Amino acid sequence: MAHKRHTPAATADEPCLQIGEVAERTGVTQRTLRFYEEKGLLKPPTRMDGGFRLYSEADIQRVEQIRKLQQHLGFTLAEIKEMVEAEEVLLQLRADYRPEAALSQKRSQLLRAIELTERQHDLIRQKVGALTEMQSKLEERLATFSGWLDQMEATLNSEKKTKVKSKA
Amino acid sequence: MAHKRHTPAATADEPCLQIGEVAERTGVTQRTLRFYEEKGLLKPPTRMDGGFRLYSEADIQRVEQIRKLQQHLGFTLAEIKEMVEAEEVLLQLRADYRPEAALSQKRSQLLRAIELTERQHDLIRQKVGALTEMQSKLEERLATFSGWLDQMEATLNSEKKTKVKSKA
DNA sequence: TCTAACCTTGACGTTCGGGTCAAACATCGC
DNA sequence: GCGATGTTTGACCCGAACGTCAAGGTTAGA
Repeated sequence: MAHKRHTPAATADEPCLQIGEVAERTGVTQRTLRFYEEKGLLKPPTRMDGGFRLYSEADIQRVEQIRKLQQHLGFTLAEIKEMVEAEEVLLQLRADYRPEAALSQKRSQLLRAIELTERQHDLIRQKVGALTEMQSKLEERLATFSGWLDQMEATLNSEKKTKVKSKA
Repeated sequence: MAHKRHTPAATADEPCLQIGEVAERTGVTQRTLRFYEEKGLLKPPTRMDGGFRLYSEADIQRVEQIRKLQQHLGFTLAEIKEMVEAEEVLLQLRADYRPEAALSQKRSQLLRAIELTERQHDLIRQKVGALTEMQSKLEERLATFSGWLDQMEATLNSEKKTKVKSKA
């Protein structure tokens, strides 16, 4: 560790994070970040003059969201891409909501976004259902187990007592 | 369809299903069934004299459980194997719960099973947590969307009215 | 200006979860 | 016991999601 470059540390949300720092903070590798970019999961970040990628805090959020969707929820990157794209549409709509031009076009965009969001919502509902079903099964099983365990302990105790009595 | 072999159709739970029927009923391919067996997710089934695999209804349940865990819940086959093994232990314990021999050994087995089950339970709890969080975010977003939509419709309506009035 | 530390693209390798043939053997109805 | 259909193992192949070098360009601190 001879010298370490000092990172300006974003005051607002200007892109000022190099890929290494993003990797460190999100827990994924640099390769993975480039891979996500290649696959369209992350928008191409801005670059320094020399070509180094510069990420923003929002990108970090993005990565964290992707990992959550992937690891805990078992979505494929392709599915996640769809979701992320829907998110983009949302942000875009939210950004230029003011200009009242082409209202009916905006309406159809919005309807599309709603449709996507509802599909995601349904998907998640299904998964939650399956999971809670499993959960209650496991709880039931645990109850059975602890019942057995109690019974065992009781048996062991009574055996001990018998022995003690026979000794006395 | 020249002739079809008649399948005895299990009255109880004797293994009497050939791989093709299991594949058809579960919706997975024969290859997948052999693959699961190879990976230890399905116990090696009994065989006919000629070497054909014979599955039981319990095996079908098993396969369905595996698919659920995999497709809807995003567990890897390795994780599922762990779960399935825990299930095996459970069934084994349940089967010969009577013989009171080696009680303390059984106790430790049981403790192990409890540990595994609790780990699974925790895993699922985490997933449910992540999912419900996402769910509420999506609901929030949908609410926002429908608000925008209402506003748009209103704007469109008022525009229409204005036009009508100017025509009259 | 020099150089350690960082980043770039490119290409190839790997693991997971199976799909797809191929060649030979088994079953069963006739 | 013949033939259509079902099954066996083995071998190779696939996309997804990265890992792992390799060879070179960039940055900034001393």
